[in-house]
Amino acid sequence: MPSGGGLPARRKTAPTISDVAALAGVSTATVSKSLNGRTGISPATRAKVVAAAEQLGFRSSAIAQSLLSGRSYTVGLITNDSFGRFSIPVMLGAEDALQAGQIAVLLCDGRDDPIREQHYVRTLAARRVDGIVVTGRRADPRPPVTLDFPIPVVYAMCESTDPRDASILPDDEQGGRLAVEHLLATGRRSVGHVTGPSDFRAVRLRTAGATGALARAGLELAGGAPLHGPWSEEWGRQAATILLRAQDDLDAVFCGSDQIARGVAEGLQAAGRKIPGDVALVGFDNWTVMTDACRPPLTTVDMNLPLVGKRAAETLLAAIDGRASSGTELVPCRLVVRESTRV
Amino acid sequence: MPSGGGLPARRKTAPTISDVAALAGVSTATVSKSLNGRTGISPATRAKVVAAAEQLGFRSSAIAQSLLSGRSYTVGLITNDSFGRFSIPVMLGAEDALQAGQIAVLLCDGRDDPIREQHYVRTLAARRVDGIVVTGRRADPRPPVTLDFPIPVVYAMCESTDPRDASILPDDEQGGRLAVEHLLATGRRSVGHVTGPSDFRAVRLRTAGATGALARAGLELAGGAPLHGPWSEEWGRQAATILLRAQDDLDAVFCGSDQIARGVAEGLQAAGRKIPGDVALVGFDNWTVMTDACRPPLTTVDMNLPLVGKRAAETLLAAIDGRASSGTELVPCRLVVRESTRV
DNA sequence: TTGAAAGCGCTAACAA
DNA sequence: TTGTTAGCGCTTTCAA
Repeated sequence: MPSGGGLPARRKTAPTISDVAALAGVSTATVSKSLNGRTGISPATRAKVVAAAEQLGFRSSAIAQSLLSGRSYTVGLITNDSFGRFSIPVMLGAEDALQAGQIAVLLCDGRDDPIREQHYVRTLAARRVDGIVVTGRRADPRPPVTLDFPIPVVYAMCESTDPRDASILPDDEQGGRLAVEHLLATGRRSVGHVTGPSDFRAVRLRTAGATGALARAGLELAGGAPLHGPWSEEWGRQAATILLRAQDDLDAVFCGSDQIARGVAEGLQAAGRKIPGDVALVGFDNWTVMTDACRPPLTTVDMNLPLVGKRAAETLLAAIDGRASSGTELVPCRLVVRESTRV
Repeated sequence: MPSGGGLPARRKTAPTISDVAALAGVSTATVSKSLNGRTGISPATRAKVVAAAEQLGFRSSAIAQSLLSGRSYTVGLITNDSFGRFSIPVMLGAEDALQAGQIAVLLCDGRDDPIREQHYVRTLAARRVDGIVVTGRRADPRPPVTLDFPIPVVYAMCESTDPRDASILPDDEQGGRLAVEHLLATGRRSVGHVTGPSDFRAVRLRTAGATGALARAGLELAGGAPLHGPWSEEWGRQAATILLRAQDDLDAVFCGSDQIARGVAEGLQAAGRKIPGDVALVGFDNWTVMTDACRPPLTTVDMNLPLVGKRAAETLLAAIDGRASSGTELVPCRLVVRESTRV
């Protein structure tokens, strides 16, 4: 009566290696070796074992293997972006890279709540995860998660204040540079900049990239300074008016987000400017819902978020493998050209 | 020399129950009982054990416990919506309900690829998950995932073709009814309907709910039939023109999505109609990016997606607990009133 | 009140 | 080439 016990929730158990051994008429060790491709097993025996395993639908228990190996082949993925637009592609990229490395991903929604996050960290520790990826919406650097004992942690789309931690971020400055260089390359000379609140580091970095590129061409921003406002279309509409008032020969605008860019497009068009004929427009994010709804479709900067996730996963795998790294790695952005800047 | 072995990736191991036992000067059994609140332990011993555990940062290995209990306290979450707008809130809701039940969630991105999904199912089986939640974007019913042996599966935001499976879906028909009843209650009589492609079941259900509510008021759709088109703002703009041409006294439009509704708003306004003064407008999805960018802000139907996820999780937990259910459960939608229908 | 021992499913020494 | 045995970390009888 093996499974007749009193535990109510005890599931009908999966076939074990002993079941296979019994059916094949061999020992459990032989089953293990056969199924794991170890040498020193006769082809006949191996075939017999494989057949028995197949017949029973046997699948080696990852739990038992974990207990033995001391590794769970699992990592925790703590997200703090309310599963927003930004961290999802990052998580996707990470999940893909990890599962390719035979690592499973435990999903934890931290909700920007340090208490909740800490709770998850404890849970993950109890489950003996091999490592942790922390994603976030990228404001300024965040305090590291605290662990009682050392599991590798990698930060993706956010940065730890501890410089010994590994963090992966998109290269916002390079993205800004990319946008402006594209505008300059297509003959624009009077480039305005409408973006989000200046307390976002990403905003400041994109601006720096843009002004740097302009400076190298001997230019500065149209209107002299970036226009900061909320991350909304409404702000884009307003900013277009402000910009045109300040700089009548405006022939390009680089925006800190696609949403803002769409508003700018509407504002410019309301003022009678043609896009891209009179004014070229570049956004940021490559949020296709916005870029495609924009008239005309919007040229934008793509942060390669899945790649950010992938690099985080690879960095974590390396750390698990004993090759830890530290410091912040920047993943380059890429320009996606659409109608709004076509010459 | 316990951990001096040759395995290179073997991590510095976490403290075990034996470490605690040694430090406290008791047996491992006593540690286990003390830490798990079993009776028959003297307060003094318990205190000693707790102190030792604290000092070592001991955390009982969930893996060892799983091996013993035969339960992993883990479920698989397979998503097939490319992590889109719809399945994310569902997943969030499910994750929240599961972690509240002390169940961890393994994330699997199925990408609408049956091969990939099957691969994940095998992985999850090897990890001995207690159950599986499958999410999807809700087109027509899908074939069930195939398992070699019985683990409970619940479908969320998608439906299995096997009626013995449990599926949780939003109540699209009730959502459509809700929208139209609201329009009628605020005095509208000539209600148009602009929606997505008719091969979406959700589209047909929403339409049915809408026409049903109209019929009970002795009315039918303005223009006689729903206008079907792509899920885009552009389609909404076009449809507004078509609708006005067909029905000059139009005083309301119910849209199959917020994106379409926003386009309809623009189209109506371009034709000189005021919203909500001349025409009231209701969308579907409560996608705040759209509802708030819409001028005026859009009244819409919210599918309560986190609740769909939560119900899926609860249904799965019940099934794991031996109380399996089957058939499709519909989660009611809820109306979110904003300016576009204010009287 | 405490401890010794068995065993969850598996793999790796080592023995036969 | 195959089998025996020990043990991964934990909980749970059962005996002391």
